[in-house]
Amino acid sequence: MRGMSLSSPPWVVPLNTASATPVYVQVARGLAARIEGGDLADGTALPAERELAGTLGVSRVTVRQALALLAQQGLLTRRHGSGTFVHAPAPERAPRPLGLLTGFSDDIRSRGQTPGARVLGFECAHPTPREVMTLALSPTDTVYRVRRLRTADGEPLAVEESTLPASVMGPLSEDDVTDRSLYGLLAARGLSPVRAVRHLRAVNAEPELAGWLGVSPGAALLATERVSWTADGRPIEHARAHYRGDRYDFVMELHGGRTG
Amino acid sequence: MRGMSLSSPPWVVPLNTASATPVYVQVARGLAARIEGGDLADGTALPAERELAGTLGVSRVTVRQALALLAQQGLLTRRHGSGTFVHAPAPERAPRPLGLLTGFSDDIRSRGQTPGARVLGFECAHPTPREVMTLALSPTDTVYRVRRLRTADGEPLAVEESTLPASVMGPLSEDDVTDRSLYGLLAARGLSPVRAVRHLRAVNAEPELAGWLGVSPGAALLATERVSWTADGRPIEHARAHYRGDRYDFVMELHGGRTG
DNA sequence: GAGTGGTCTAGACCACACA
DNA sequence: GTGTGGTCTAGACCACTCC
Repeated sequence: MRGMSLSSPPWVVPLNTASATPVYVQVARGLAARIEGGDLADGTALPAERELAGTLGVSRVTVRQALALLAQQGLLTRRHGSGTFVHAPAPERAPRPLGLLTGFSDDIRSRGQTPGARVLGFECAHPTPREVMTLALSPTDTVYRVRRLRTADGEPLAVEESTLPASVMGPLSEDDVTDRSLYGLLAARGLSPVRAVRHLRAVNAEPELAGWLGVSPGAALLATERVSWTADGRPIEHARAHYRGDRYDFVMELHGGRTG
Repeated sequence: MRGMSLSSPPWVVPLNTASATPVYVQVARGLAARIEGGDLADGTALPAERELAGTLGVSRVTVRQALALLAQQGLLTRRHGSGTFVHAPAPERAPRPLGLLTGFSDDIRSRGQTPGARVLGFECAHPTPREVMTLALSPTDTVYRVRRLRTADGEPLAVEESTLPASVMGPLSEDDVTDRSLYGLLAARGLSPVRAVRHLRAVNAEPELAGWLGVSPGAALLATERVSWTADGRPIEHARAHYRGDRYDFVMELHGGRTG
């Protein structure tokens, strides 16, 4: 018994009943932190719901609500009749992080590779009719258009073409986009996208694209088109990209609602 | 009072407490049927939870469990302090459908087309090493494997192969997957996925796939792989699909909030 | 203030897993 | 059989919305 109070078991979590955040959320967050922090190893069995409830001083229903939340997030697995087990996000189980609201550079870095860019074209022009639609512009507005070959560890991976409204973006030069993350630049100017709609298709490579990417004409490419909006609801970017099908794997995680 | 018993209000649902299916699932299914059948129009306010509980003769907690299920599926919207409202899947409300936690059938319907399926293969077998990993199985477990040609308005659109653990899924026959939505079947058994990880790549069509899909060998296909989990954290499906690149456009919406 | 959903409790019984 | 999660109950208080 000596010294046990110095380190409480990993499923003991501080609770504040006076707090505005519900107790079951506090329990869930506490356990999630212990799981992600490695205090609760993968496969570990949690105490029984009744015991956990007693230890934490809450009702079993509250514990169940917390556990349901974590199971929904994939951090726990519940097996009727045998118990509740930790399902830690082991690095080797999630070989690649998720393609989310990030730009190419972050995406590649999160795969453990080094992103690069080579500018193929830079212009300041009027928007195409399509860009007028997607970026909510008038035909007389001006836009920046950047075309870059994107590389991962020096190998060609994608050709990316971005269009940004000059009115929202502010001044932009070719140097700004050479070997720099466009999303990083947007963030530096307080224009980080908070919402985006992205389309994905599969296309056969045209000769010009095939040449840039180092694949045979006709090779399968993942074609994406994305429109991003800033927090105040203005469109900030219309990006079109063609990824090498043999080197790029788009990953996403989808969640349903919550139990409540 | 005369004649009222002839047509009960649309939220009154038959219950069988002796049945093996939980009461809250019965309530949810009953309401879902009335919503999808049009008896409960879009925007309609449901009776208060306490009232619904009294009418149905169950506790409020049970009602809440049913409503949570439906809200999770997007059939209801709950507004704290004002009420619970029907959120019928109106086709015109979603001008741009999003590829989300839905199956092929819902996906195609939301595009205004009619989904179809032709079973190419059905088997009950042991999992492959890869399936052992992704579905957290042991090599001696049994899985159902379904391979189907999926059509939209009668035109071939994708070849889809799903693997489902027999232990979680329960009995499954070939008839269950002929011209039926697999996700619909999962929902009917209370196994709706609440979380999924999906990979997308672009590949060139192999001759066999090309034949099924009616494209030339080498045509670009959108290859997706998806693992779905139920609310209790058990993997329920490992699906691999190849979509025609010229006919399918995967759309998703990303938000800045949290995604994982 | 009246009515709504959101949270929480303390108990009970059932169904499943494992020895 | 014993212990586990799954379901269900009757009642309570809080927080929010709307009048």
